[in-house]
Amino acid sequence: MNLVWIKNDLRFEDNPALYAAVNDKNPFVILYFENESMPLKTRKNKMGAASWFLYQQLIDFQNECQKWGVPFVYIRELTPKKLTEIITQLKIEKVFYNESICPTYISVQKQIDSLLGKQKVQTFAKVGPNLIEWENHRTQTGQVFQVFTPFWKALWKNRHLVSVPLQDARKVSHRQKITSDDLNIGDSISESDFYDSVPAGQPWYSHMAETQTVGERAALKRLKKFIQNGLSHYKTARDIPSVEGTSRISMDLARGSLSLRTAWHSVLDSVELNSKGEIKDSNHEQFLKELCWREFATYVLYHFPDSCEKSLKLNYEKLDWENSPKKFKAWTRGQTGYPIIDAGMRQLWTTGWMHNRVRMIVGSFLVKDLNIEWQKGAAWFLDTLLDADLANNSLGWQWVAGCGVDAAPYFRVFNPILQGEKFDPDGSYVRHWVPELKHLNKEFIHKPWEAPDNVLKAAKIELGKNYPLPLVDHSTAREEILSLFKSLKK
DNA sequence: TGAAATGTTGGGGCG
DNA sequence: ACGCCCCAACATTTC
Repeated sequence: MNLVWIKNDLRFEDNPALYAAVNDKNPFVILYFENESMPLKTRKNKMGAASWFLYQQLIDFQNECQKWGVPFVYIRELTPKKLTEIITQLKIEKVFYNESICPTYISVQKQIDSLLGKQKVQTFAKVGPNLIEWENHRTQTGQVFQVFTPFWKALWKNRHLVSVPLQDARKVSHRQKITSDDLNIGDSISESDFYDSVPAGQPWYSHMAETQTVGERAALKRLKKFIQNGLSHYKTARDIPSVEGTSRISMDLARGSLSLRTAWHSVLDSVELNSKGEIKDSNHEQFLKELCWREFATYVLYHFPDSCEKSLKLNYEKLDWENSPKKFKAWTRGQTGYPIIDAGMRQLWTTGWMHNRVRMIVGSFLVKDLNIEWQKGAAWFLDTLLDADLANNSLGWQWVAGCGVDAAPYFRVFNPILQGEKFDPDGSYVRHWVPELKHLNKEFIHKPWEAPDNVLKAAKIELGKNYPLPLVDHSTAREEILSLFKSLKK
């Protein structure tokens, strides 16, 4: 018998390990396990919302396996002893898995490889979820890319190397001689393995449970819907948080219910080139670039595994951040007094997702206005985002803090009022997520403290009572952070 | 995938 | 008619 180790790749389409298993003569079981080394379980990277998503994925995947007639084994806490038992009991000959480059997974993979090696079990690490192979993806001088644009250009030039997604493994005919009933191993998937159940009242995930679809079928549906309806005006619509202008597949890609290659090829299929060989439709190009940003993020984390903890510009680590717990709490709760920030943070808490434009604004605000180190914001995002992804998250936060590869320069400070007025001009995003400000007109919706008393009164707003006064003054905070950075240059 | 400060220009009011 | 000033509007520099 063979075994397929599934981890962050709970899908049937474009799953190289599963595909290899169905094409092997032996029957196989699919194993999913957790233990203290797995990313979702490490205390360092608490991923609460993502764990909720994962639980739903597992239930869905288990059902699909049952329909398919392939045994799916879930192990709550995999120990070396337990693994040995499984290997012996099922007479496992070969193990297939998709290779992950996430630092935490790498360590688990090494453990598994060495354990299985001792058992004389052959392991087959299949190509991971990336678009291209990275060791040889280098600049002309042989360096690791540290700037996005040349990375993108080189990838685009080599796009013929991006393999076509493998078909749904269930469509490959194979003879399975066992079913789950024949096995007497594994645990039942329990909610409490993934998140704390809430005894009474509204649980934190209630909005997600009502509105968020999860699983491979849902992922493919989201992608298809975006390609049909959203792609043709992606380039401009993607920047307006009140508009459903983005694909929303980030969580499917991050959690592995959709492969990046599937998303890539679904766009590439309709791409046309002009006479110069450029992509005709800039919407197509923009979306492919965004997918490429994900590739870039994983590539950077692969080459700089420390970058999820430490600033790549090492002198940032010497900065003396204020790190005020009070300010941090106000930020997480969406109580900073800056409407666009509060709207974003509340959208994040409620839905497990935040519009990308707003992620940049709240990130800049945390680091540069509240004077809090990026790692604190990164940890909060990992814990609250359904699409929490170590590579993307680290890249994004280092970018906004100005200490990563291809980062925004330190002096680039987003103005939360101007950003609000530019990207949420009528204030409808703010009004949706900050209902206290529902009746405020668009002139003051991004700066309620400047509204005259009669306007505030008419809008039923009492600043400091039912909506906070600004936690900090932006222009003062800007001056302060710039002088802090200046001290660094000396 | 910025914003603020500073510099330049040109039209119009006005003595 | 002319020079002067003011100040948008735009451009450039700086953080």
